[in-house]
Amino acid sequence: MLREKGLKVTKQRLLILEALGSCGDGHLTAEEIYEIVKKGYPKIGLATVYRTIQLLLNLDLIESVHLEDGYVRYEIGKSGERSHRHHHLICLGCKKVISFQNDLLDDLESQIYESTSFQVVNHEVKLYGYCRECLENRRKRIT
Amino acid sequence: MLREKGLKVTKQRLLILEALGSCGDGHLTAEEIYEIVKKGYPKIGLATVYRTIQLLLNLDLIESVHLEDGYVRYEIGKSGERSHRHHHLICLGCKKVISFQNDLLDDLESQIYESTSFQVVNHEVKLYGYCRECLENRRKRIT
DNA sequence: GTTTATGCAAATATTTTGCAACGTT
DNA sequence: AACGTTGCAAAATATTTGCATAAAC
Repeated sequence: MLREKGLKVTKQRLLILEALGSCGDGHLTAEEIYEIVKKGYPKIGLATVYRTIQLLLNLDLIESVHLEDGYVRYEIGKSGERSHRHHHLICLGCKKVISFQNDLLDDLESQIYESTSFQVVNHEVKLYGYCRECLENRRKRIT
Repeated sequence: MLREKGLKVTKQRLLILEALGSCGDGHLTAEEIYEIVKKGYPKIGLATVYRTIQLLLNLDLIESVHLEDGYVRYEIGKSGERSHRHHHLICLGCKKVISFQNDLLDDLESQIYESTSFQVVNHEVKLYGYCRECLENRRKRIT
């Protein structure tokens, strides 16, 4: 699949994709990917990780997630329609990130196009709050 | 208002707030604020801008906006409920940012709380696409 | 064998911090 | 006068780039 574009299939690229894939819902930073890949391939360089990330982003194989903690994170793209409806719940307590699917914005996007001629092609929705565990901990602390 | 918290009202702080306020819908980076303030107060340091931004963020007087172009931007907070429903349309063509208000997410947030016990306290919605002008330009280019 | 990719180190870019001097209260 | 704040320079962080070497095709 990469070969089609005249790109080479290298151990490094496979390992980076694998790291992102095997991490489930993990939203990894470049540094984290680097650490994971280094376990199985110690001579990899951080620059390769950054370059591969750019490559995979261009190929739409991965997507970036910005949790506004100073790091840019990446996840395997669920490409197409799906990804467009893939959002994040971010816990302000434990920093856990929960992904969810919802198409609520589809209506909004039609509305916007009709009223302003702005055509939405992608979006990012981040909901900040507290997960059940952190809510409970906060209640305990306050009472 | 700042004085209440035992903080000092300095020229620098006022000028930074003024820069953000007078810029209308402008979403300024730290560097841009620095350049603007420097016009009226040349000896200001960039570090002061960064420190003041942190201060104003903590006081909820301003909010950060992440347009994913590598810069963090800031805008005067419309604080409270309003701000919670304040979203951004980002044009991928001309990079223009259009703010809009919408409460469509209120329902979604109740749904989420009911189904997962995750309590949302804030959110950020960014819609990427093309504004009318850029849509027209793209059409011309393609045909 | 040619071309592309890698690793290293150095360069950029953004933001933070230590500290003496300064401004506000 | 006391204390918070500033400006500068240096440090810390995150990411990018140049280039010779190495790997993939």
